[in-house]
Amino acid sequence: MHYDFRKIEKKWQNYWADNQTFKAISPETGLKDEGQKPKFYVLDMFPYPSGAGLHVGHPLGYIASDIYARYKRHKGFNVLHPMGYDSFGLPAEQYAIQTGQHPAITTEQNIKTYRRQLDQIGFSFDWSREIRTSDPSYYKWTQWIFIQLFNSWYNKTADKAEDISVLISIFENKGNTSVNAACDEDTPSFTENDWNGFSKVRKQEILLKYRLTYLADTEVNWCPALGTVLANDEIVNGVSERGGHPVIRKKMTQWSMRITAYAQRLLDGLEKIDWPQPLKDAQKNWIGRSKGASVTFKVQGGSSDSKDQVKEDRENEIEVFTTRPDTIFGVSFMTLAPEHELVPKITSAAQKDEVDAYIETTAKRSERDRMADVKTISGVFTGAYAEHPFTKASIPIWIGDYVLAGYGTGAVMSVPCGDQRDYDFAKHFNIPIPNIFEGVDISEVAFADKERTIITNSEFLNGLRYKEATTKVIAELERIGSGKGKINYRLRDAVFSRQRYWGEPFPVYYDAEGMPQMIDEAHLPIKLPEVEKYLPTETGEPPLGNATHWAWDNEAHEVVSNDLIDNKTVFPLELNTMPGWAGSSQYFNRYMDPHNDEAIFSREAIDYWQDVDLYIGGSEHATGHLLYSRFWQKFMFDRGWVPKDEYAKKLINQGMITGTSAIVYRISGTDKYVSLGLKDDYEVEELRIDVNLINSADELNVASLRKWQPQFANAKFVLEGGKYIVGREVEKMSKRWHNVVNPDAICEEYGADSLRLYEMFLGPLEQSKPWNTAGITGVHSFLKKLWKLYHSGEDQNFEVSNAAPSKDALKTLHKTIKKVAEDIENFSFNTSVSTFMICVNELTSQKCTSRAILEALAVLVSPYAPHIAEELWQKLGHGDSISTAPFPTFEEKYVAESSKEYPISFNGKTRFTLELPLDMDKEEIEAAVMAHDKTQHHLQGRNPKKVIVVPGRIVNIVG
RNA sequence: GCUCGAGUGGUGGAAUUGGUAGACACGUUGGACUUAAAAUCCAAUGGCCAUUAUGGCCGUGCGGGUUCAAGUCCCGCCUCGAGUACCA
Repeated sequence: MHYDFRKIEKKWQNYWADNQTFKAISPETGLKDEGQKPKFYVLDMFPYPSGAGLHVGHPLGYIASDIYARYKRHKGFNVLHPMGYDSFGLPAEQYAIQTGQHPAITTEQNIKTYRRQLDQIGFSFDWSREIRTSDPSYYKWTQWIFIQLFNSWYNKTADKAEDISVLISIFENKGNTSVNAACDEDTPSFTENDWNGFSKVRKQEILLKYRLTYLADTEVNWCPALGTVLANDEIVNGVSERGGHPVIRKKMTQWSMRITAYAQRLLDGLEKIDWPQPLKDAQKNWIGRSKGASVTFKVQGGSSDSKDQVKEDRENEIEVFTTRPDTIFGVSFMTLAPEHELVPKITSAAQKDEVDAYIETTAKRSERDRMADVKTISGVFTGAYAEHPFTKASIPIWIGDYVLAGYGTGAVMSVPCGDQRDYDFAKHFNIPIPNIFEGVDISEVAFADKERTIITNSEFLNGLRYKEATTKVIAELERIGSGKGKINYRLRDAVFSRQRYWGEPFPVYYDAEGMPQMIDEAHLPIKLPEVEKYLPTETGEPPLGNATHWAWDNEAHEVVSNDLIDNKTVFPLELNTMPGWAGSSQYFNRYMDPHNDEAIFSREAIDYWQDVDLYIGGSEHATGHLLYSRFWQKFMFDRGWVPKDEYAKKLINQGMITGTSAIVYRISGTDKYVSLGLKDDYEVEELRIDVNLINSADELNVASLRKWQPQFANAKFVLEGGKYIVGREVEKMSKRWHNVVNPDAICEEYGADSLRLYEMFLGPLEQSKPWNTAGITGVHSFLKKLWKLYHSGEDQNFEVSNAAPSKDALKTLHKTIKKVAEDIENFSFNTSVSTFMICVNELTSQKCTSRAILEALAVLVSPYAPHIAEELWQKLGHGDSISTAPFPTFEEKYVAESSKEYPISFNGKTRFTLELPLDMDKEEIEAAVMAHDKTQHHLQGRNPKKVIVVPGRIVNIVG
């Protein structure tokens, strides 16, 4: 029987499904003997099921994780390897807007396609644990987490999140003066008496400033074309990541997540996880910690000297953040962001019109415009002056759009001699540029080099360097009450509301006072309502505003018709939905106990599985999902629901598989196409054609091309050497370039095992690399050779012998065991495919038919090519799946030889060879080398300290 | 601009981490088997020179350096890719 991969693969895929071969065993189902096995959790980033289905680039990471999961099963681990779908998302919603088709239906169809495609590749997923973020039984728990966040605050002293009731009792007993919490900037101080006298609404307003998710008027990135708010990571170059629509800034009442409370811990946590350095760098950058000082400048005029009027003083102070407090004597002006709240208050009557006009023009400018001309300097003088905290000099206050409202305090102390932007601004508006750096010429550019700084013209800082000056000035600022050392983060709180339909509804209604109220956990999930249209309403409300059945009856505890709203017992529900990252921020924990309806997961399950041992996915999620999920995990940890504050010990970013587009060259203005080698003789235009029409030698199948698209039906082709050769270009795999290769076609023609091997063989997992279907014949013929090793004769009958394996065969096998085990542990899956090929070639030429060798080989190959391995395993007489067969143990003795010749080279000229026994130790080898020929080699007169011998290689002598 | 990462045959990529550069595969060329094609198998395949076999020289983006020995380490460049961007 020949290698019939279609039959074999179907057979084993059915077998695995029928026998639930890959079902992980965990506490809720009874651990029994599996409890003795160590656990291992291998996770893939679950996909968004798009309508286009999978192309060959998508499964790359899944294949790698599958190999690892299968390997760990062979190694005796109880492996958790689940899969699910991140099934809320924009494409299904946009499709719904266009067609009226409910997103749930589209999503269901797409999932079916995905599942079929995944199944045909032969993954060892535990499908009994499948989750979908759009499933109410799943998003029930997303809503639950939201409620927990709402009911929590961040205690900076304890450096963790705590229940809001703890905070309330502090307020009741001591007010908030002693509370050190992550909260809104504008939180007022109050005593316990104040608190106890506050109205119920007032109390709620204040608590909202402390909650980890809170409602606030935030300046958001509004995308008019999509009718929704976008997070920073959903904007690329000032336009929306999806669709490329313009984005403007707008104030809206939105739910936000107080991720900034966790900024430092998110940074610190990176130290203890094994994630790729570039990804860690991206997160570090995103969090953007900078150390400096906060300095307060009094606004001159109109302020009172009286200490009783604290409030008024505060209103007339400008707080700035600077990383260079040492340059404070170089301040010659201040700049506020146009949006800064103090601007209207301090602007002089004379400057008012000019300032208003400037604010208006900058507000109109989109983020994109603003970024596009960074070079243009603009700004307006406010007419107001601030007072220097040390010199008491008057400093003019300007506004300028190079100062961002969203970073620091939205105000800067401008030191033109030390900062290029301040310098440019000062030059442009003829503001003085005092020099405070010793021996530095600042006539052309600012001097921003911290390391070589020596401060001068700065009173008590004269002669100091950056570090000492900074320490001293901060101490001085603290003494006079004008500032303090401060660490600032670039990270902003994450806006959590989306004006979309196809997302998780908030478990929130608004009471008679308009205050948000959480729906009791017992009544979750709050299911997404049906709507007529998936667009925003005519009044500009989110799509849920179209729902007629979207009110909360707080007595019946159910969602009821909007007509019943009376603001006594029936209230309106929140119209926004949650963003895409909500569903993906705890999904990895839900897999541990996915059907639990009483809790997000059981204590037993989380205690047993703990965390993810290996997480594989794309690096594009660096500052999105991978940051938010770490934030939620830390929150879950603080509140005691999970035992680890980092959820993934190791993470690998698989590279992208790019497409290799095929290009034909049309002579301009004609219907004539010339082959690649002739194109330079004509004026041609390039057309991309379907890559599936090209053979392995870049030769075009002209007949198929004519059928492919009508425009080619009657085209003429100018050949070279009787062939039409196409040009090739490596680019992203996309329908647009006609370079998409579908895994279905590959599985049909070469089989899933070939696809799996080839995807690994292409190159290192983490690298991006081009797909070229032609090369797959290499791994495919390897599989055929592997098959033949177990079969012989004309009819290819299965045949192995029970004779003892030869020495050579054992050596080949154990070399392979060693290399493959190392490769898998190091995630170098590409090189082990080569190792298999060498192994099979050697065993073939050795005419090896030994059962012992061939059994071990089947297990070795099994993680990579599981279908053929299962088939061979069965033919070898085993009644069960190969998946739990123990991984063969490497034994040095089969590989080692009794003695080996070592060629020795000293200066590239003198060479000689020594034959030494393998078991010699260093000293003996050294002695042997010395004894061999003291006169010829360069050791003469030296005293070598050590001799390194590598089998088959040169002796290294370190003198 | 800043931060990472990478440059090795016609192509994808190996190289036990300082030890015979180019494993393995694709492609190409030649051969065997075929009426033929496909499939399969065998041989050659970094460049240059030489040849009667044995051989010789050059070669890992460029220029230096360390070392008995450098694709690998150090210094200075060049090119490409990714991320990020008025972050005070």
